[in-house]
Amino acid sequence: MIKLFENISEKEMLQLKRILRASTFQYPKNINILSNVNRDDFIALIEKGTVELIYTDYEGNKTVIEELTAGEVFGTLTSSIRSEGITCITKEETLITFIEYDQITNDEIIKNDFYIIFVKNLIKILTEQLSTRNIRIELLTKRTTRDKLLAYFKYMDQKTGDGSKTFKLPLTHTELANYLSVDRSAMTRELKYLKEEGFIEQIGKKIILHY
Amino acid sequence: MIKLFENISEKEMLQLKRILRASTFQYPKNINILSNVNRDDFIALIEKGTVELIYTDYEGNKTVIEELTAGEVFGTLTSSIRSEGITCITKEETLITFIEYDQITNDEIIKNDFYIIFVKNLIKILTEQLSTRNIRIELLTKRTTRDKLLAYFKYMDQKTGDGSKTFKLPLTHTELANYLSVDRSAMTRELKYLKEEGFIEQIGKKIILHY
DNA sequence: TGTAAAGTGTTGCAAATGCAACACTTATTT
DNA sequence: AAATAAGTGTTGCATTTGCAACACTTTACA
Repeated sequence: MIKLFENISEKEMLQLKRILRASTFQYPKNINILSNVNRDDFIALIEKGTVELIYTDYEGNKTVIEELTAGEVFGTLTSSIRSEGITCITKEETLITFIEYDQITNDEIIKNDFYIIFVKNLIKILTEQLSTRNIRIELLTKRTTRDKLLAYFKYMDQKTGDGSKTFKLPLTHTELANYLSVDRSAMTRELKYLKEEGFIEQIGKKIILHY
Repeated sequence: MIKLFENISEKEMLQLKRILRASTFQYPKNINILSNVNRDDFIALIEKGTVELIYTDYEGNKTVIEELTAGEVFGTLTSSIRSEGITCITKEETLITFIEYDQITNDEIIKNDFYIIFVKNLIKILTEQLSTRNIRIELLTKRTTRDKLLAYFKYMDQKTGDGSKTFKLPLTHTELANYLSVDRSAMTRELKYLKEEGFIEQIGKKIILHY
């Protein structure tokens, strides 16, 4: 199910795609899908497979910015795909549909009965992305690793929670350290302190908060 | 001129506002405008005046997250207005129009001739905000104050620049330190080192890059 | 215009952090 | 099943950073 076409039937989706002049491509594993990207702004829908946005700095160090899977959407206006050092790599065989931004308001589409649902979906996707960005900024502006971790845990608890103060870490430590932009080993050290001081308990991937 | 109604005449704007069930309020200076905010998601248009989004932490320290002026737009889905510790204060006499998100796709509005322009404007606003968030995240993930400053300067040069490697700082040092989430005095120190090592020159608010 | 408020530059010091290196465990791949 | 890659926990050490305090300048405003 593709977020952008939620509540739109298969048949209507195909029609909308045609009107939007969408084009679909299939990529093997480990392909840089935007190597020959043109100038126009676009949205990319991942129909099947996985794509990673990777940042490579001037020394060659690589960081995974985002992992995107089937149903998800990305594009020039929602991610900094055009920035220097950013590449977009398929992790497996992947099917992607591209829609040019200008087509989103073309003359034909606005007459379509499902346009209003399509627009609603698009706006929802954009505002959801804004929300995830705002949350990350809130975490990144914390000055210490401890504050970042505590704020992240609190957020995870609220998000997944039934008020149980218990949740499962959805990221590896390496990924979490990247997400919070701290050194992995320093983060592990801080986690140890938090456990020793009784702020949290950790059983495997499960975290229990005591604050 | 309100971004959300760009390319829409005064007359049509009033009509759209009526269909969208928009309501306008006038606030004196230093008022917390969202003290009695309801549950529904909304967009707020600043018609006149200035509003600041302020974060107050558990110790009472305040940080200005965003300053918004006439023509700009904010809302529950684009800013973390609902988060704990966030307040929204008028800096002067301010006129604000509220539109509920659900109204953006109401039955009447989608028949309006100017709806398509309105939607285009809304999508443009959302993607612009996403872009500013992405840039800030890119800066905040730099590990050192030096890297944050160099990346910020590079960005400012690209943005305002004619390739002259010269631009005017649009923020006070205090504001820039908050934006980059570093200690102000430590930032001043780092700026001094950057000047001493010849990476930058600074004449008043003007910055000249040598890298 | 005079006073209060906000911003700036500087510095010593303690604390937090990144870095590097290593051994070890867990996944993934062939 | 063996081999390779990715992730984890730990530690010493150098560096960076935040913090606090202060004097001084600039801006805002009553």
